[in-house]
Amino acid sequence: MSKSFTSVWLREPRKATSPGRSRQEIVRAAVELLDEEGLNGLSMRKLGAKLSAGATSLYWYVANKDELLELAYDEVWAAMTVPDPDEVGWRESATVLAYSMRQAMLRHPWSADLLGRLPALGPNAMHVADRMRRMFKVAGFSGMDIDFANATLTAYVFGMTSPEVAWDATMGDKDYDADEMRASVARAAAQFPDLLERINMTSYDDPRAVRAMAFDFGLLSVLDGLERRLAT
Amino acid sequence: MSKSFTSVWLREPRKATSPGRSRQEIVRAAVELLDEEGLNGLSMRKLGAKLSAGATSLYWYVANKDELLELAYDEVWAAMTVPDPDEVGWRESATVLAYSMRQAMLRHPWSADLLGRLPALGPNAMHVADRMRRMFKVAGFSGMDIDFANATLTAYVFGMTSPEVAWDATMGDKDYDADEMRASVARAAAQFPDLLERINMTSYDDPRAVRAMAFDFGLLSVLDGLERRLAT
DNA sequence: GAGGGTCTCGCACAGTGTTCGAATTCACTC
DNA sequence: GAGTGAATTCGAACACTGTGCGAGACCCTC
Repeated sequence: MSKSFTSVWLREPRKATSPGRSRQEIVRAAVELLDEEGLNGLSMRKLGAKLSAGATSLYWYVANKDELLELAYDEVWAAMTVPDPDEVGWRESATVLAYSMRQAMLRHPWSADLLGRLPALGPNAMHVADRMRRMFKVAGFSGMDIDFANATLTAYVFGMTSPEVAWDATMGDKDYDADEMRASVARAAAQFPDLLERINMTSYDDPRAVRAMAFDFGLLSVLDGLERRLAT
Repeated sequence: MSKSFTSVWLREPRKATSPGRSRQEIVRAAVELLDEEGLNGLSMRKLGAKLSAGATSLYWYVANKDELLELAYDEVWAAMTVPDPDEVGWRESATVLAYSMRQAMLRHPWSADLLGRLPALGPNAMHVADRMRRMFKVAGFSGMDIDFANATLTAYVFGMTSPEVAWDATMGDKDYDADEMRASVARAAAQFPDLLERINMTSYDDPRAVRAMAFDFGLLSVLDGLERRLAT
């Protein structure tokens, strides 16, 4: 006996007859709540309160919380743009995508935890995937390499931005003492002279700038590496 | 007023005087439970039961659940190996690291959700970071580029493996019908002919092999890209 | 009015992490 | 051995969580 794979997107949507509360509205409110209070800040009761409704009323529009997250998750993909590679070239197209993806994650920190945890089957995600495929086709990839290049670029952006988001989440609200921070980490790395050297070098005062530089460095590397694969 | 950054590793460990239950033992049991039942399967009460102890007894050894996760998390890093780049060359060293990192994540699926969410300040993580630094130094990087290269490689492996782990988690236990699966996804991608083409091409019967190929492709790209940075 | 869908929501259940304080056990000195 | 203070255990309780169930309310069509 085989269980079937389920996702909101694979089910028929409920008829949108309702004039009052709608699924759309619930999802929008959920995204707002997630942006304000993070992944753990979203509870059905809180969301209900925000919509002046009982918590369990939401279950009429949404099967369960996971499904709601799937819906909210797809909204994040809407903010990503893949310029037409025929006009600007595939490298430029990929670069813009990478930055907009990073931007979207930073703007919706909760999505970092969902990326790679939920299947991205929503219409917005599909749209991005479709355009990315075309992009790498234009670049010259064919067959499975199109998807491999696709996965590589996505993995890089996701893997680079995810810790960044986590850092902001744990450190962003409280302001910390840069020197004390450095000293703490240094103590933890006491046995590793190489590491210590870096810790005392890195500027803890403007981590944002450092991370931006790191992102550029890596993106350049990944794109160069992909280009190299084309040559073979 | 500035709040200080806290992590288990920055505090003095409790004196290990106890002959009976120890922190070590608790962490080991936690890892076991996590491996068996996943991140949501770990609760203080279950863990207590596994150790024939009351749930709240654990709070003597561990400040809270997050701290316990930090401790368990560091165990995963212990499984990663970075061969001496002076002996095998930096590319070989990096390749072995990448594979062992992927292996560790696949073996402890719950760690994928923690990577990039928790600061990696444990001794095992520090050890890996230290060796990676030396590796990229040997490769020829200097200054901040060492850390940038470091972050790039880690981001790639993490970003590539994380969705893989998620897939196994949601699909691994239930066996699904490959054709039905394909049909479902195809329906969701109905409006995107490019995507559809891929979906019907991809082998859904052996996703493991496909993913391994994708990983190799991307790793090669990243390493080539990093090598390219050295030339400039 | 009667029926029947669409929609709302209070209650209840089984869980969760964690605090508190009382009870117990252990190690050591007199 | 008795006594004392520290180390360690843990039951009860609190404030949460997601969600199933069933009773009721609304509204449209005969």
